[in-house]
Amino acid sequence: MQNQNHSRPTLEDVARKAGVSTATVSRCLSHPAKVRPALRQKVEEAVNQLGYTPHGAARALASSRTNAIGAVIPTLSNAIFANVVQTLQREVAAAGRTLLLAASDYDMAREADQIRDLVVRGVDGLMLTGEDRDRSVYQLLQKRRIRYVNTYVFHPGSENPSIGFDNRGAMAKLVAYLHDLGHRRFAMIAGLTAQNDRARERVEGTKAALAARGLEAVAILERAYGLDAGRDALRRLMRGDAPPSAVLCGNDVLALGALLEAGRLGIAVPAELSIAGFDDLDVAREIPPGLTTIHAPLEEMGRQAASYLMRQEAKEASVHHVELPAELVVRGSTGPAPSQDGP
Amino acid sequence: MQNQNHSRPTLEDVARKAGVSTATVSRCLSHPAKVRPALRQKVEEAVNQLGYTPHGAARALASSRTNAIGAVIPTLSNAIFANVVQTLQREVAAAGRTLLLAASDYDMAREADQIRDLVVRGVDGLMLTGEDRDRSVYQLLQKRRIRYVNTYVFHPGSENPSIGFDNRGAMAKLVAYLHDLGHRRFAMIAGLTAQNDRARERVEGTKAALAARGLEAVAILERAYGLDAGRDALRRLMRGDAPPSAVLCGNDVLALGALLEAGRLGIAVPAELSIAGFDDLDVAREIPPGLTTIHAPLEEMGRQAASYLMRQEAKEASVHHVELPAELVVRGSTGPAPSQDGP
DNA sequence: ATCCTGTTTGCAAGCGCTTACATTTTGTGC
DNA sequence: GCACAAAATGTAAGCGCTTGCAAACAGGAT
Repeated sequence: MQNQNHSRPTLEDVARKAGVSTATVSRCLSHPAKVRPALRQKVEEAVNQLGYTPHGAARALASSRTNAIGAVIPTLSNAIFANVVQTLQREVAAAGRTLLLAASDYDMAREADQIRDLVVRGVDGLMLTGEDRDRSVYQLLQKRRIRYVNTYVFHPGSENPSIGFDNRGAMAKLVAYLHDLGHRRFAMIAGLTAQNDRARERVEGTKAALAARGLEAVAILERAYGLDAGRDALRRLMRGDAPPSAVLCGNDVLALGALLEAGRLGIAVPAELSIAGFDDLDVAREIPPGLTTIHAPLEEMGRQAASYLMRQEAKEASVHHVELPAELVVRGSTGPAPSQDGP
Repeated sequence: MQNQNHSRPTLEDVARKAGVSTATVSRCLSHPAKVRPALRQKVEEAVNQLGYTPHGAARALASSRTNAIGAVIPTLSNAIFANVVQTLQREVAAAGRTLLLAASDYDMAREADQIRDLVVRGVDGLMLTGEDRDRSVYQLLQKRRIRYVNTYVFHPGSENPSIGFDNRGAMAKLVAYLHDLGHRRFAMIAGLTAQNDRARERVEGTKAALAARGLEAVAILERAYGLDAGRDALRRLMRGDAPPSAVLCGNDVLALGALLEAGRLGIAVPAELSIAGFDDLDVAREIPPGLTTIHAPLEEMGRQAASYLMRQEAKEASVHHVELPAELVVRGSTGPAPSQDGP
């Protein structure tokens, strides 16, 4: 007669055992300050004895808050997303919330499905990657009044909030730096731009910066993420009879591949060829001769995204576009252009 | 009068608009086959016109299933976890479920909290890392009848299901291989063993294998995850006047750091020093001279963990302990012991 | 004591959906 | 056409919790 049967105890069981109403138990659990210590203790005892745990769905239904934050990224296999998610999860957890994670594998249709799923699950906020997605997705988010933020991009003009860096501008810095070193023959090993506005912006930024100097890239190759892809691309670039003197890569992994392949081909870096990346992974600093790259402020982005979403949730006013600095980090993989390439 | 006010449409709104009962709408959404095409279409129209989306919490409460799978890992900043989570997420999503993710930062108390949180959220299954955790956590899981599985370990004797590899055995293979090459002076750069049974097993496996050959490690250093930690450890190891001829590392990142530092110190690998890792990250194959390591079958582990949890959910019988092979991959970073160290 | 104010507690109405079960409709064989 | 089984639909009772509101209580001030 004590325990109904074999199912999990409910709030009511606790209330009965503690000799109070369910309202009081609920308050003990959610707003302990509203309950006198004496009663609170009785309730806590009952909770422990019964091994009671709240029922999240019931709670969410009744209170219409889930305390969950969602994030949709392309993939965790790429460290730059894994690191941001790591930070986000930490921040979100510190605020007593849970992270719901989805990875779209760079597939926009899947991404849309995943966003819808997270909406159905009632996330209180949503971190998205990039800005490129179907209009209907944004409409849904707005209709459901779900706060969201685009990351890895900084689009101050957009109606969609963004926290990230200026991909175009960063590449422009890189071009300027290399141009000043005398480089004139540029090539790029870009990431796949198909469903990826960040990769696209990096290509565009490079093209624009070159054009502003009356130059055009010798070649722009697109490659999937991966060391061998970088190797392969570099091999192809250096094959012709007028190879580039500087190779800009869409990310550090491609750059690392290129660097390793240059080593294998016996091409001296940076004496014969300069190579630069984007992201500033740990390994960029460690690998000889050190990879010149753009530092992507990943931790800061994760932190800011988290705090933006929670601030929004608390209805605090806040800036909807945050630009994080993406600085040029010069290391050993870049240097003056070889003389025949100079001015 | 049409729309109640400004709040989101509910099942009832859809039912009214389509001129059917809420039960029918519910069935259209969850078991479309049980409803005649004619009606189904009317309902679908109403759904679209209203922009209706189901309410996950209500659904979960009424049906007592959440379609969510939880995972708790130490950190996403380590590729070996990121990759498994990536696979898990893919598999779980393919089965129409969502992944709830928590990272414990190698803190057991936090891990326990996160597991409890996921239990409250009603996950239908739970992927855990390693086996080491408080008894009360397992009790909770069992009491609540939540299927779970430990990964990265293979503990056939345990009452807790495990899908992973034999960390001890793998290190034994490595020791055997190097011993056969004539090495007698072994050192290890281990990961932090404090709250990490995998790291501990790797150390134990190494010690045991050495002991079986009448040897003892020259030194065993513990280091946090990171390239510089590996560098630092190697520097320390090589400082003495009887340095090791073989350095076993608890993971590839430490090994990579050690390898890079050896390069900087002008120590020839493998001629003067053999270095081996564990995990087989992409970069292990690419970095000259190639890192000898143990291949951790991460993808397979993610896949199997996912399918185990779903099979359990479907109450299908299944094996509760799966050993995945962790093979030795020999590359250029290991070779015969220098003569003064030989037999 | 008495009245008033401010707290603490209980009551009970949902939150939006699923699903037995009851009821109606449809289809079948004769 | 009719009786009957099978399929489709509707009815309504929850799922376990939160929370507005009312009732009960405590502590001063008078």
